[in-house]
Amino acid sequence: MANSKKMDFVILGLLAHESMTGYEIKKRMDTILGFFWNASYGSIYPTLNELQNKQYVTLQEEKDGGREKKSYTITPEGKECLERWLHLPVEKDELRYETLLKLFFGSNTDDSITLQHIEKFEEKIRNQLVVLIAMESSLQHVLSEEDAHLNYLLTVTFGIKTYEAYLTWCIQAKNLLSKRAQGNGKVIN
Amino acid sequence: MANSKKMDFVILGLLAHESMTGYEIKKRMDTILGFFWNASYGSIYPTLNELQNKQYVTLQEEKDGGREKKSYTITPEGKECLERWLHLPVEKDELRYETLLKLFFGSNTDDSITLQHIEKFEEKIRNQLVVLIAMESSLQHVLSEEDAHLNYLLTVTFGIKTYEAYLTWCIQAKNLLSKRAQGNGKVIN
DNA sequence: ATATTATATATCAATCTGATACATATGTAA
DNA sequence: TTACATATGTATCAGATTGATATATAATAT
Repeated sequence: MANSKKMDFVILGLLAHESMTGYEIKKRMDTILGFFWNASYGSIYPTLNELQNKQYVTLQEEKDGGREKKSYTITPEGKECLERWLHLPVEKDELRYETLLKLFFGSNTDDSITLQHIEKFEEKIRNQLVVLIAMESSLQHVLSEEDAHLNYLLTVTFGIKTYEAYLTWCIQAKNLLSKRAQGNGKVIN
Repeated sequence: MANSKKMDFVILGLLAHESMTGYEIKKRMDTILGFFWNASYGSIYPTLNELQNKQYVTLQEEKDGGREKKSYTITPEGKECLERWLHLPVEKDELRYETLLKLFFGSNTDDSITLQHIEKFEEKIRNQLVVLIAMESSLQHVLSEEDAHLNYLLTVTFGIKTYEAYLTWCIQAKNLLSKRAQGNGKVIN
């Protein structure tokens, strides 16, 4: 592990923008980072503790009524750590698509099954594309307000271009697979 | 964990085509599955032992000279297990792109750094695209020989379409970022 | 002859996921 | 108003995975 775990930097990156609780960090990751990076509570909360021990973040405990709330703020040392990581070369870009796995091994079952997987994939991508296009539009309106917005926009356009390519592929893949399914007299819907 | 770990099915899927050693399984995954699925020895060897205990695969030990060689063959029960999994819906398709992470948080450093990450990404994709196009061509020549070849071809065309979209995006992203970098008087190469 | 690469199996600390547990707050429908 | 569902919030853990490392032999190149 050349430059320690990525989770450290994702959290530092989010906190560099504004102070947040672990719960809010998770929400951010699910919404804006969601399509190219994921994390679970099981990695967020322990990492926040570690970052606090390293003094890369500080903790502000609030208690309004009964519910406790732990808000974390990045320190100057934390920002330095983030910047050092940004300078390091990218170690790994990884795809892990179960849909492609089921397509790859699809000759071990009916083509109608594989077709269903592709159709579900297509629908999921179509829905996510709507979300990304909405994000693109709202980011374009606030582009001049903050430097970071261009960075956010570029990740969103990456998603849009990619998802559009997926959808084009889906049509082609469905055609070729359903043609074979018909030829073999297998059931398709 | 609704339908147990994926590694089981990846190995069963590969063994459904032909008997192999753990080392060969790893090589296959690095070459043909590599762009949408990865695995390390640390998950392959233990999984092979588990599959053997479950009687989904059988072991043939060979010893030519000093080096031992453990070849695994799928059983009818193993094939049934694979087919059952192929029928189950896809649980998760996941992207994990560190390049996008560094782009997203790029406003915390010089744009020239982010530009370098995108340029390296572009180069990597360009090289992988050459490999995929070669695979596409050789699969098209043997398409009629085996049913599975269409399945393999479709995963390859997925990669090609996706990577082409990435490259288009790279040009656009570099333009927008370098324009800003110039505007701010920052160093770019 | 020597060094490097390829074949081959195996383990392990560090890490991460998915599930679960717990507790409070807020909205909403009966 | 009572009950139910959803949202906010922290935390842990078994099981799965990675990346590194160790070990050994075979083949190929220098």
